[in-house]
Amino acid sequence: MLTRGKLATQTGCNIETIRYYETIDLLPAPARTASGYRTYNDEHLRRLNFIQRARSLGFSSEQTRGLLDLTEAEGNKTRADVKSLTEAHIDEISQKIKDLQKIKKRLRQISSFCDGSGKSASTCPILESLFEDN
Amino acid sequence: MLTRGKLATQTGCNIETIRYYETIDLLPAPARTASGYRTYNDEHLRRLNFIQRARSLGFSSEQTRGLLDLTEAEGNKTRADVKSLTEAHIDEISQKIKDLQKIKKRLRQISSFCDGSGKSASTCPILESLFEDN
DNA sequence: TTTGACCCTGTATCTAATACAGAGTTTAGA
DNA sequence: TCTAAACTCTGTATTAGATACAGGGTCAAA
Repeated sequence: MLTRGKLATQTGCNIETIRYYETIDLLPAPARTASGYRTYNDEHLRRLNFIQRARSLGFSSEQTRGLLDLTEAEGNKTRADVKSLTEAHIDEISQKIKDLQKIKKRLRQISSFCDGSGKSASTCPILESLFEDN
Repeated sequence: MLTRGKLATQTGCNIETIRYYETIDLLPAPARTASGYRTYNDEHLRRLNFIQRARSLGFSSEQTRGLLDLTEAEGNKTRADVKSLTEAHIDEISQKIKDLQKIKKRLRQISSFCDGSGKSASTCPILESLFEDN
């Protein structure tokens, strides 16, 4: 049983953003106290954590909703539907991982080059490589 | 020597977004023809590709600018500065990769469970695991 | 029992991107 | 060469996703 403020604190989510997620139906409307205060439960907490993770990884609200919906296919989706949806997401995620690894590799090259002391960074030819494709 | 339309086609970027990136100084203003048409070069192409990749991976415009600036430290940053900046980015990227791998692992579980034929997805208990933390 | 910290709603603002309108330019074909 | 389609220009409007703020009610602890 969490207030909106506590949910915000525990997730690191902006308090207003929680209300926003409710208006776009990404986070289900919680129960209310007699005086109208929202009362969140652990399910909200878990769901909000997931939403934040997904959003920070570049998934749109709609894509995030798609991922969440996989957990809530209420008998109106067959396993085959879920499977193909899931595999599409897996492909997308694999590509994101590859891209991040590419960027990370380049940053590692920069970092190790910069171990050499002195001089300005502009003399570092490896920086240029950040843009290449492989 | 690319027109804005060709740059858009080659990168898959929306043509208006290219102009937008110019206004927020994420993409440098290109040369112009006598009649005012923008003429982009290969450097713009590479840079825009990088921007798109970074944005799709959840980096904000400012963070993307930070990554790009690593390549353009014009003597006003020391190697040590670049190194610490770079390593901060590496940490952040490593965390993103971990998060994606977590989600991917769960999706793989869902997918393999759904190989079992028939029934509705709501009978799939593994779906629930998507929210856990490890 | 009051006062500071919290919550409510509605609305405004901000960033990132995209769309559109009205006008000029380029280019390929009749 | 002329013209019509396709493109570009600028300025502005709209959208999505969030975040901020104002004006008022509620809660808790001193």
